[in-house]
Amino acid sequence: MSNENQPTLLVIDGHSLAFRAFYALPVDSFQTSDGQHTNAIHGFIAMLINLLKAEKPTHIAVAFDISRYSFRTREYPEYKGTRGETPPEFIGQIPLLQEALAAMNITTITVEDYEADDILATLATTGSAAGYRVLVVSGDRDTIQLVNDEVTLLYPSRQGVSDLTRYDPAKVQERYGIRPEQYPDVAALVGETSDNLPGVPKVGEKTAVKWLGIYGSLDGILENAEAITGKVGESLREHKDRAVRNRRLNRLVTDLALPVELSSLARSAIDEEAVRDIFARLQFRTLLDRLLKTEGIDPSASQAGSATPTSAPERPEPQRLLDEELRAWIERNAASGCGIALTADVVEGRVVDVALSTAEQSVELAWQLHGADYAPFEEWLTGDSPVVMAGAKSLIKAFHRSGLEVAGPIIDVELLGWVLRPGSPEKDLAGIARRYLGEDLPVGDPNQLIASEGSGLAVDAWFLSRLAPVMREALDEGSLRVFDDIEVPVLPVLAEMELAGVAVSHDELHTLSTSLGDRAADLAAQAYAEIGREVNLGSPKQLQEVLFDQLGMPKTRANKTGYSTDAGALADLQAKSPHPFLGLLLQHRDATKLRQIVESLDKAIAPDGRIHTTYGQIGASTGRLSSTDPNLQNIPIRSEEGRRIRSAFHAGEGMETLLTADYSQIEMRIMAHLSGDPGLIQAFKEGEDLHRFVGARIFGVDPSDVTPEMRSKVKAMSYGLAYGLSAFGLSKQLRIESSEAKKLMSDYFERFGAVRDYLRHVVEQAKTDGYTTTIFGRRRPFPELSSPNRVVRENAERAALNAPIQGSAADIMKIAMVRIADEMRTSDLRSRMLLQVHDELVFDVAPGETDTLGELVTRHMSGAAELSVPLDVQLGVGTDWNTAGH
DNA sequence: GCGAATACGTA
DNA sequence: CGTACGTATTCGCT
Repeated sequence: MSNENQPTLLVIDGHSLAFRAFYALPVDSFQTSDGQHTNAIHGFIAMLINLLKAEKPTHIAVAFDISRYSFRTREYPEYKGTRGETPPEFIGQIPLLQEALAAMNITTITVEDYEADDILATLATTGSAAGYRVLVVSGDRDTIQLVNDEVTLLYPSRQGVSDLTRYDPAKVQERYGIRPEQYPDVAALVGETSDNLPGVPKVGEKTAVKWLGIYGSLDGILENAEAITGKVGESLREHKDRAVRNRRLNRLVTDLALPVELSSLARSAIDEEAVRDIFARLQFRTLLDRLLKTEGIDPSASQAGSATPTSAPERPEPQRLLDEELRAWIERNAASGCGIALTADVVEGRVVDVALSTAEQSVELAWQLHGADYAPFEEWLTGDSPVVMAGAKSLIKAFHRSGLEVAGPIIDVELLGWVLRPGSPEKDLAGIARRYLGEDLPVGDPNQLIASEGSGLAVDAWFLSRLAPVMREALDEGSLRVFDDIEVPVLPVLAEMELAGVAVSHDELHTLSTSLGDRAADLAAQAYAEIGREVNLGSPKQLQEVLFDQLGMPKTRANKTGYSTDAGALADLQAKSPHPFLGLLLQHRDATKLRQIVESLDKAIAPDGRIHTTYGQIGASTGRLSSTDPNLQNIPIRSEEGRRIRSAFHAGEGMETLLTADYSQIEMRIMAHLSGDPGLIQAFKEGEDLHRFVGARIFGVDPSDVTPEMRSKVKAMSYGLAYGLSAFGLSKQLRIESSEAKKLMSDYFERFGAVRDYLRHVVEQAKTDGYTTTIFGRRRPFPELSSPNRVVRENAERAALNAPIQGSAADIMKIAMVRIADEMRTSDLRSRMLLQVHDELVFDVAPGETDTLGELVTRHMSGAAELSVPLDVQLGVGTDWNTAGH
């Protein structure tokens, strides 16, 4: 009998349980956004958490097979020979599971030449001998032989892995009618199809158990084989060698030399940071919460205050300094390390409280604008000393509203974190501190009104000042250049653009919204009439009922919830099975989508009559900006109605006009430069229509004989190339035969072979390095390139192929923006840079500045990089964005 | 109230 | 089986 104090050893067959989980959970429901399947991992971890809660083991180990070969396959090559190929969706889940287990500080054990079951057997034997209560979790029936008074087997049921049946000796007796140690004898006689071990023909479980009841053991049965009558007895005598062989193979090894001591299997606290990391990669939210709860960690706290390692330096007590003391402190520290770190509370757009810190000392300021006591702070802030911040852009804007321009070099640790690891989910100070200092940011109790000891502005500032040097040190040469010469300088430019905003006419939007709303209602009514009932046209689910059940249309591309009803699928349907409803639905979608955009823009107009977007400098892993609240980088342009939305964006009060400037075909030009393809470079140098030029080469005709159809095919392919487009994708997009698409691509590469070589090279290099690099040295890591999961890996390959191209274009645009902003300032222009849409800039032009600004902008945009092809810039002028954008 | 899934706008 | 984003909607879940 076990007692309260008896330690419990939990040993799990990792491979067998993961495999059970794989078949118990639907593959399609458990995938990360980049296509990694996770159902086996999910099922396994869920089961593990249940066991941790229910059994409270003091010691744990998970055993894995190293390969499907072991001493048993050497002895009997057909052993497990009937097992089919491992499903591709399962491959790759085991290493990730092992990573997750490592993060949970759970020991995994493998032994060369042996199976996981042997490890289980050894642990069960030595464990029970050492006084442990042992729980064996396995989906392999051979482990039944391990059961005794101290060892219980938990065996997964048919339903799933979290439903485990407990086999103690009594349960084994009840289920099989034998003692556990007799099980291998039964199995040897009956055989095991899944292991490719045929048994004695005609002997089933019933017979085997009956014989054991009579003769006690397999040996006993074989000794008395002559005494067994009938056909079964004959069969036994003929095939007794099979039973002997099976018995030899199914005997588990109980005295393996294991690489670990039992005592080292003692349960220890999970590595919270590592667990959050791997669970984030696996996109396990609920499991993370469940695990943290079982571990006694509050999942809602993004960090655990108590986990701060003792090696962390002691937090300085913040000082309250004023006037000359403050001046002295600032002067003493301004040049130390990376500079003084600054944190501030912003309330309603204004800065209210401020803290400063170095790695040694913190200062709190009850700052009031232009208060004499704080003049030294304001002088420092607006001077040219470096300022360390986190999320600097919003602080710069807040200070600006108080009339203070933060001028010095800005070292933003969030920006640093992004340059170091673009795409990393940890973007805020807490995540960064965990990664780069290995410390948890102390967190205040949200229910407490007064900030608790050790949390707040001063502590954050102290973390910042320690992070900045560590993170800068971590930058390679290229990334350092990108940070210092591109990202830091562009930051204040973005702040200015956000503050400036763009003027938008509420009246125009309102009119547009009304007419789009009317049209949507009209189209909806017509659509309802076509199908004789009212459905929610915005519900893909209800549309599926209408299209495929009611109207009996052919099935489209499958998705998770049924069949696709997106624009492409509906267009296919219209071709195959024309119906007025389809056209009406598409038009309705169009109208409601546009109206929704118009509505959200209208709501975003500030009291100053302008829309102030927020640019995400650390949003995109390629180096591009993003735009939110609202997104001004996806304002429609392709349709006539869409252009009417652009018309509502107009020159501001006191301004003369809007000016747009965009790079033409910048990504293609970068591809020409990076690949060094002579044909493509010549195309750009000659300066004529690119797609016409390329089309002439591919189709072997004169440029003047390139038809519009040829041109559009070439255009689609040229653009697609930089995204890793396949012949299949090209044929789908152009709705041409895949043989034609193939021909098109091979003709292209025939003429522009260096492009293909370059694209291949980029991926190869990325596989070697683990990251891609832009012209200016910006890096993007690609760990997925070595994934065994084909879908994951190929997705990464396309992204890697695109990253240097998209990223270099982003670098070039940012450099141009910095230089333009600089010269606009030094030339005292009153015009303003307002918007950036990846390859386009939009300006408010002050009266009389059109020509000057146009020249300045063109010069800096085309001069932002020295490529082997010219950077062509197109200007447009007009009172609204539609007319200004050619 | 939250998230996943779907759909769609831009470069 | 084409990269990079952000947003709105519906629907099923807690």
